Amino acid sequence: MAVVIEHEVNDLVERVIERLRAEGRRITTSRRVLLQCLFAGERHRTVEELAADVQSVAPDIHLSTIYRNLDELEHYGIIEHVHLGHGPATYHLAGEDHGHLVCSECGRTIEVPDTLFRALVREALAHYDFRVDTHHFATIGKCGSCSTA
Amino acid sequence: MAVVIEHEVNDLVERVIERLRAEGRRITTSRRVLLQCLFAGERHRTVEELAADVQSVAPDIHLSTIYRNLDELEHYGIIEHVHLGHGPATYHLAGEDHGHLVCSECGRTIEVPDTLFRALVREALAHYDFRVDTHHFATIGKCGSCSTA
DNA sequence: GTTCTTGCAAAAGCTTTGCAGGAAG
DNA sequence: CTTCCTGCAAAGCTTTTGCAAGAAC
Repeated sequence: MAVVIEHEVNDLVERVIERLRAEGRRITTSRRVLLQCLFAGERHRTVEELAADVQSVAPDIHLSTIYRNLDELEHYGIIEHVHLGHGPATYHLAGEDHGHLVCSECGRTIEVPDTLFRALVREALAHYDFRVDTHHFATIGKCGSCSTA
Repeated sequence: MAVVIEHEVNDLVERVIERLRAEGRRITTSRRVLLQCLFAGERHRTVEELAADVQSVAPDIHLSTIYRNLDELEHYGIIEHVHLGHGPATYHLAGEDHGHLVCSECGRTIEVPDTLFRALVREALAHYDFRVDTHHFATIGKCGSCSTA
């Protein structure tokens, strides 16, 4: 994950830039850098972590700008955020079909395929007319090492 | 739910009081009132809502005291809290075997029996050695009225 | 030039904490 | 009388917002 060929990242960034331009948004340094960080780094990061990445490239980009840019990207469906119970939200690229198991003891996050939630999704729709969002919700519990302890 | 015979509430409160006493905790007005509110009112309430209930009986009980007492009750497994994504946490009595579907649009919470999560719980354990906590986690999505709109 | 973005500072919302006085046991 | 609890005030942490200066188009 951490190692992605650089021009590949740039391609992905350019694609989003085009999209934003088409929507009438302006292309600024802070947006470009944020996108590069999103495509290049770890999959799930808090705003604080993203800010560290962004500011290692462009130290003057303010935290509030990052929040605003993240909101914008989320508005256009490019990224999503998840609340993992406590602590800050984590952001990740949209369209990845996985959910999150989060250990309430140690905070470890396990990525799992959407198929794990298939029965839940089906039954929630059938019985409660409720469309479960497997991207936005985290499933809390205890991981193996924490539940034996 | 809102209507519970008064002496029944008192019985439940006394049972918890005994437990706390046995643990060496002191029985104070604020703890007694909080317990009465927890057993008598709506099932899921934010701290703010609980504080309103508590303070309608004893206006001098401070918010920080309520937070501390809630922590204590949670520590002894008497109550639990859930994070419903945004906004404040909600507290409810422990041991109720239901989960929560929360609409990300309108905030409506649907209580559902644990059986809805049976397959998820089974598969998470089998494949990821992960014990899902169906009490503590809320399932985000869209309710019927919000997804047709 | 006009409009959108940004940096800064301040505040908002929820929750936690230090401390000294007061209550429970 | 000793230890635990409480009220108060303040701060902590994450996130949002108002505003004037600056950048994109």
